[in-house]
Amino acid sequence: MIAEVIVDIAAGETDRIYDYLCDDDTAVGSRVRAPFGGKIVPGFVMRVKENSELPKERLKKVLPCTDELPALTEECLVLANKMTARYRVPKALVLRLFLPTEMRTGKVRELLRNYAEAIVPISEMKIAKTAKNQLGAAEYLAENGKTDCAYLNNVYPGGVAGLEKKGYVKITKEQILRDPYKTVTGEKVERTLTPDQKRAVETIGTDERTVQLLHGVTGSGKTEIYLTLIAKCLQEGKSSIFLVPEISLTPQMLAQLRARFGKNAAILHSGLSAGERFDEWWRLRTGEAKIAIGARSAIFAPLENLGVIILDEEHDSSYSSETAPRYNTFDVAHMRAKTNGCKLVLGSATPSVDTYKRATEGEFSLIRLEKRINQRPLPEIVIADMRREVRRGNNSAFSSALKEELEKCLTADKQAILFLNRRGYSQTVICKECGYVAKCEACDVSLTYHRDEDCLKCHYCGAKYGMLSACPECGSIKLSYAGTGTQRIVSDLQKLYPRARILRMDNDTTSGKEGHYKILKTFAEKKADILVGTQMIAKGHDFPSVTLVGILDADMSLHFSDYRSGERTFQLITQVAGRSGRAGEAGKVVLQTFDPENDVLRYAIEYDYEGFYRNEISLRAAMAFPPFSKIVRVLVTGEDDKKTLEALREVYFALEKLYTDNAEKFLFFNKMRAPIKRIQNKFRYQVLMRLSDTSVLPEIYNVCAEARTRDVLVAVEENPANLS
DNA sequence: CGCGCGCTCGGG
DNA sequence: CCGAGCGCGCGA
Repeated sequence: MIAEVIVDIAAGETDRIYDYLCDDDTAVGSRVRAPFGGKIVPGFVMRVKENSELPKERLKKVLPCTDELPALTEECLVLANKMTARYRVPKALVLRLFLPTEMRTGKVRELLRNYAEAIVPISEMKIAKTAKNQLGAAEYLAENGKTDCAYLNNVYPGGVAGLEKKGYVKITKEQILRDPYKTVTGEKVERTLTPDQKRAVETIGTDERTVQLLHGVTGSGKTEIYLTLIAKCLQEGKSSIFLVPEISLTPQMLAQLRARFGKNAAILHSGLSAGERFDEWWRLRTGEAKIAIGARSAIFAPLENLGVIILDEEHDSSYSSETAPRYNTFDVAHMRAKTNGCKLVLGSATPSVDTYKRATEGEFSLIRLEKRINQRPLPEIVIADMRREVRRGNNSAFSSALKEELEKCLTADKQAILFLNRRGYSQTVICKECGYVAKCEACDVSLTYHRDEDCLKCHYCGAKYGMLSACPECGSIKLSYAGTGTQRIVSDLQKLYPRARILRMDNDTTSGKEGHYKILKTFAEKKADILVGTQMIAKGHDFPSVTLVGILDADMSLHFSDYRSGERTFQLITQVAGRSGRAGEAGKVVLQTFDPENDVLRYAIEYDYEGFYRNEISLRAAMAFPPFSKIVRVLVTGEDDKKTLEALREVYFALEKLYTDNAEKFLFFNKMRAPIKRIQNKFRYQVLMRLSDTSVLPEIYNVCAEARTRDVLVAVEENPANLS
């Protein structure tokens, strides 16, 4: 037989099918070791066939691999093929996503343990009376059957070895599955569904459409709906995938899943040790576990017969991959759901504008959960006008309203979270007197200050504006370029409240995978009074005694130079507010801003998603931003400036031809230096486009796949999360 | 004249 | 990706 093999080399040049001779029983999807270019490289069997176009003499033979099962299921292969067609990335790179890295590198294998079992009845064993350990071990085995050697050797050192030498016992190696989160357990709560939840579950079951959007405020019981859907699938013998943005930050979600589904749930994420990850993956592959839970990469779980895919917090930006095979989790999940004929359930309190548009237009089914469970009140959000604070001479980062609330909170022995949305690289110019923000005249997107050229630039059209010395609106010279960092906030805060215990959480303080979790745990255990951090503290995690949340600089997010800044801000405020007053007590949120009349903030404090959406969608339509267009950036990067520029030119000419031939499909087309000219020693150039019609997108991917060379990377980004 | 490095090509 | 093959540039 002939196997069509993809060699596991991450390069465009080797990204094609190579024919090899193979055994008759070679399975599609299995890994092989292929003699390739004088070496043995790992490879994947994509297809098995009778004949090759090449003469048999020219074919080499693949060597088998020791995997017990083909590493890739048929469903995975189908998905991988679709992904390579969609994103034009080498197949090997896509296939790698489906395996735990440990499996490729071969460093971690199953954890084996020795077991001893008597193969001769104890009455027939001839053991010297003095060999106490052998006698003891033999008796123990006779009584208890198969036993872990480690245990026996502890109690009867050397006993088993002696028995084995005489042939009385057999020692076998058995695989032990490591069990991550075995300490994470929770109460198994079988809640009866509310009428709303029942209706949602029913709709998802009966509605024909593949994609179902669950839109419900925090605390409206989305999780219970997910769990019911998963349980239903399990009953029908089907598997499920449950995707969450940052699993390491949601241990309580894991606890619930573990309590409810026990061994049927497998957890896949980067926080696991290599061995744990391998074992969890293996449990899914063998079918022992039928529920895969994890961050975006869990969409590649080795499952068959999928019943449902759940994408929780659908709007979260962590669902877009920003490295190597840049994929969008929603797109991949959608492909997988369509090919498997299963449902894709999206859940969010603040759906992305794109998703919501598709839902209201009927492409997706839209299920609203209006009521909160337990009738818990949503925290009150008050706006603190920072312009007034400045006029009154308060130049600190804390408004008087926030200070007042903080004092109340501390004296009542409650906890507070202060939230700071600092984005290191992007600096917008804001007038501290009137709240004016410098914006691009053509794009209505905030301008970014570039220190090196001392100018303001628009990242969407490349327009350059001179630096401002005074506010064009009110003439004030109190212009601010940067937000205050978390460090400054903490030291100022400590001066204000010398006795308060303050915790800081941002990228500088949290090292390692456990970092976040540890800080959150310390805070949850009430070992600190105030937690100061960036948006990572906004993600799920219950802090029952937090009654106050301060959003220090809502403007940083609001005026971030991104067409989605309004959307992001609304999501952020809603999410952050959800941290306050969870356990029956009314919480409070203080929102500090230089722009208190801003529409986004007004809707956010009312928790009015619909209002926000209507406002936002009309703005997007007016400016022809997504979802009314698609922003595509082709990023060309390389260490050698000359070669990178050469590649850019090639890409640019090809794309320019596409542009002139299809001008009506383009709203914008230009090449420019990337806003950050060099990152990690790589020069960066880009071609920025805005498409009104995405039919040219496959051609753009083609051009870029062609232009990639050994030392220049050409990446296509669709609606990139940032344009740095 | 020789080898060294950089580019091109092919690998089944 | 990696090694083989080959061309041109410099050194005693």
